[in-house]
Amino acid sequence: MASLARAAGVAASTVSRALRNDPRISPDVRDRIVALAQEVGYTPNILARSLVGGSSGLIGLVLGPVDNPFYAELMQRAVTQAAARGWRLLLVHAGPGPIEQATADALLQYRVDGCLITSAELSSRAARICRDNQVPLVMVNRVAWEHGSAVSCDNDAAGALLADLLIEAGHRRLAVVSGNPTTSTSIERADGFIRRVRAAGLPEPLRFGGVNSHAKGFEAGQVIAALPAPDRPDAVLGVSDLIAMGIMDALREAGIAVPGEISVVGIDGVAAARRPPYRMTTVAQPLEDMMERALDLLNARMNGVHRADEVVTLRGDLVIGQSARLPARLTAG
Amino acid sequence: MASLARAAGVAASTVSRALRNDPRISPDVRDRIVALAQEVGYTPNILARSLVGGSSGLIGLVLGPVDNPFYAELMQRAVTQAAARGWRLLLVHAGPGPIEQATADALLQYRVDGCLITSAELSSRAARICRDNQVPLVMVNRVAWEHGSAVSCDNDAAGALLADLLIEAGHRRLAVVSGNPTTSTSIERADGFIRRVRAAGLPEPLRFGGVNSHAKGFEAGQVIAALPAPDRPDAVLGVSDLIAMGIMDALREAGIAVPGEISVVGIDGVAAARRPPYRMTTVAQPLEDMMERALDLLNARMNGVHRADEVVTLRGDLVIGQSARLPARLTAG
DNA sequence: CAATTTTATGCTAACGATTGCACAACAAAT
DNA sequence: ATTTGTTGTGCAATCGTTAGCATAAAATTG
Repeated sequence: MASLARAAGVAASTVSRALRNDPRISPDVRDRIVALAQEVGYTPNILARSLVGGSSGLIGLVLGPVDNPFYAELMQRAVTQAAARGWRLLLVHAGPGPIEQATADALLQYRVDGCLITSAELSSRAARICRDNQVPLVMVNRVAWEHGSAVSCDNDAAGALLADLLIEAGHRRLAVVSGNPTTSTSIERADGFIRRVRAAGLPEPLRFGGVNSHAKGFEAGQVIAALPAPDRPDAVLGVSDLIAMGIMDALREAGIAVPGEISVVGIDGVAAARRPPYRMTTVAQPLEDMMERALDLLNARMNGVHRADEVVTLRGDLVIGQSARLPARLTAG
Repeated sequence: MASLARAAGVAASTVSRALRNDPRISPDVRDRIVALAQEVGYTPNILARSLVGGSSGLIGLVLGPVDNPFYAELMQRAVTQAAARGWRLLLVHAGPGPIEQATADALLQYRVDGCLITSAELSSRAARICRDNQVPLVMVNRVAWEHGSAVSCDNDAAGALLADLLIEAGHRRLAVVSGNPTTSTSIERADGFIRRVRAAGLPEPLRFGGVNSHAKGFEAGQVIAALPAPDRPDAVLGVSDLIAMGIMDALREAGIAVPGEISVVGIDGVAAARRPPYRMTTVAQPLEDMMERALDLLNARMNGVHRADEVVTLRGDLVIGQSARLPARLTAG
């Protein structure tokens, strides 16, 4: 910048102001400087700017296990929407397992303006660091930890809705395959489902699960398929589309028709589950809106003013596929 | 840091040296400072350090469309391996389509030490920016552009290997479903395949494709299924696992047995293709090694010394699944 | 014990931007 | 003609850290 100023015959401060459209710089000088900057390919050093300005323009991103396409889709939204707001993402973690200390420290070292945790697992280390250092924190797709705001889908309602629809369509022996029993997402979805089943006076649903993976869903599907036909459930909820896909794969491999003999439904609305051969009936998370709200929450807390933690819950959208027998009133439309 | 120095009764430079284990600081002073820093929760500001040191510790990451699980898997490796080297990732793009100018500019503004482009599409804008500003650039899974090094799988050999195996197993009417015709990855894989088919004196393979997506593979599969049985190919290569999955889904939906009536093979080795119901026979890209080499290449160019651009090609690993009829010598073992 | 080397620390100037304040130039008002 | 107001620039301090050089204290040597 110094050399640019020398070349333009002005002071460095004038260059700085000209490039940021400070109204106090006369138009002709500004134009000359902008043209010159363009010519020599000058780009301001954001690191230096952050030093004086206080804000780095960086948002820390902690991603869940990306073998679940849901997180990949979430990431894509995060990148796009953050960019639209002029923020950049510092990708500090992606995958299963806890975040390493050295990695979490990077959040502080790079002075991120905020942090986005999109993982159903408890990434307590990153959350703790944010809390201890007043870094605004928003969690997506999970309830808030001790500190931080959260945006998630109404998981309980999603589970309940699917139960209601399956029951209305005449299913009587229901089952649910859960994910990780320590994640709120999995628990709430299963709870909502089971609550409605009980409310309908139907027998207690069969329960499987333990991990949010295709393999675990597949395993559960195999167990279900191996049951004698009269004991077999006639509808199964996989608490995530990934699990539901596994269930469906196992059932079909065992020669059981879906939805002919057993209905399968999932929750998340990932692209992979919507296409053939699954065409999953599922409750889609409103990803676009969720990310929008998440960034709004961050933004409101980024300029230093303290705000109470906030929890936003959005309703999911029912996606009618062909993996479950549904009430006629729905499939007709 | 200034307040820390005051609290410890030393100069700021001493604190700086103590925290970075400068041998010139006496052990007792160092221990006292480290303990104090720990206590007050002090974390050095990397932005400021970069300002004087010249290196930001950031690597720009440009990701391809993450609806292809291959890119998600690649990203996971990038995060893990970069962290192991003490680098952080600045995620500037993820998805299809070109990278925006403002986004690409961020690479310069944040003074990334290097850039990783993992997209088969030509992200010419990011590449151009890197070239114009001497930012080390490594492309993964595609050939080098005008500027930059590259790491990729031996795509031609992968296509050729699969062709040879299918032919050896007795297939006679082959087909190939390509991806984006502008990506080297797709072209090379198809070329290697076709070359071997011709060399074997077999009829010219049927060709489909145009986009690297499940939908396009599905579409091709439907067309193939609709052919009168005698004209139908008996083996199909999807140039990516994603495409191959689409093909398989369409064939099975049409009631055609895979691999009973038609063998299907893919290339990439993504997790989704290896599990049921696909159990794809494919050539897996050695992701771990590819990323390792990519970061090596970046590292060698990051300390300022100029090095000639380099292209590294790694051989893929044959994964024997159950989606294709293979020579007995392989399936027996 | 003086002279010399070693060791540990402090001082200060960078790094590349931003910003409050001072100031020069010029126009308008008294 | 002096004062007041406006407008556009420059100066210098600042952000948090590192690194070269100077220096004081301690340890070694003759």
